Amino acid sequence: MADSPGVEEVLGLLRAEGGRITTSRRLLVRTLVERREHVTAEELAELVHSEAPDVHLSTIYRNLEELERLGVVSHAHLGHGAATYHLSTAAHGHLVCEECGAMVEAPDELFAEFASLVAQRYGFAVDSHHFAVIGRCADCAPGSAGEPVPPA
Amino acid sequence: MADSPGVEEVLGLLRAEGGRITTSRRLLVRTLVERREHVTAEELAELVHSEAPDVHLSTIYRNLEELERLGVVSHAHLGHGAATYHLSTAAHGHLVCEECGAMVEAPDELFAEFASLVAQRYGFAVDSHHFAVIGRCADCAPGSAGEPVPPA
DNA sequence: CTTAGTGCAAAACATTTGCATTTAT
DNA sequence: ATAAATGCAAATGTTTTGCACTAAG
Repeated sequence: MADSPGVEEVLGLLRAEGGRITTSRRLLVRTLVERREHVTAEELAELVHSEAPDVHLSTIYRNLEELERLGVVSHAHLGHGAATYHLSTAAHGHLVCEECGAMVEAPDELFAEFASLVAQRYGFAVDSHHFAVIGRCADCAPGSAGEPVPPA
Repeated sequence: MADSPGVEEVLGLLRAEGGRITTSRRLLVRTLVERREHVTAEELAELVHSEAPDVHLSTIYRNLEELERLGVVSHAHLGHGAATYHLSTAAHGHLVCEECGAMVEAPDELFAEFASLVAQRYGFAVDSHHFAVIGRCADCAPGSAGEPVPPA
């Protein structure tokens, strides 16, 4: 089973485009492959820094951009704050709690019905990956008087 | 015809809370009521500036925050870039084209089924207002080789 | 050698905050 | 008079960019 996406494959893609394999790149790709989770550019930088402290944040951003262009990486906006990056393996959407920040990945299947409704009514093709669906998770559930209602 | 939501009502709410009615506030509220559209803080500032050039952006932000606290105004994130503000009249979601930026308002009703599915499967209460649903509008429709799919 | 990639510093962008001053009440 | 609201400048956080330098090919 090893790593599903394959570090060398990705580097191969880069190479195939006339790209060069630098330490930062190899390290970034490896980190991305090892970590399956969603990480911000900054977190990624920290991880990379444990092995190569000099890799600059801008380098991380530039490489992430490149990897996205190649379709290897995707980013998602999980609400306010920084975007998160992850390998574009199985397509999935995100449910993010705007109270506690908890994030749940949800299979595309969940969005299918909704997407087809929107498509047929608005001719609009929903992209369930790029931006998260925001709301409240089970724990922060509404019902306990969500908004601070001004006392009468 | 005047204003539907009522400029003075809003100011009344402010007053009722011990707030003060300043020129900037009255002007901001009026602008918000006149413009029914979604506007960024910056756009709002520009509009306000045509009558009072000295109102500072930070004042706009502070007042928008206040008005949101009162439930009069809502903001929504329509993708990358600045948030947009609008009167919280009829609740609605947003469909935003990530290609051309076109935005369509969609009644809550559209999200109802999806929301209840998510609720029952994940115990997650979808907030269809705060963040837009991103995708491609009819004009920018996919089919014309949207993503660069890596050749098999 | 050639030029893609890097590090760095600085800009860009949206938003927030501290503080001294103005102003509605 | 008193505290709320303002203007301004400066900080914040995220991402981008210009440029001279390093290094992969």
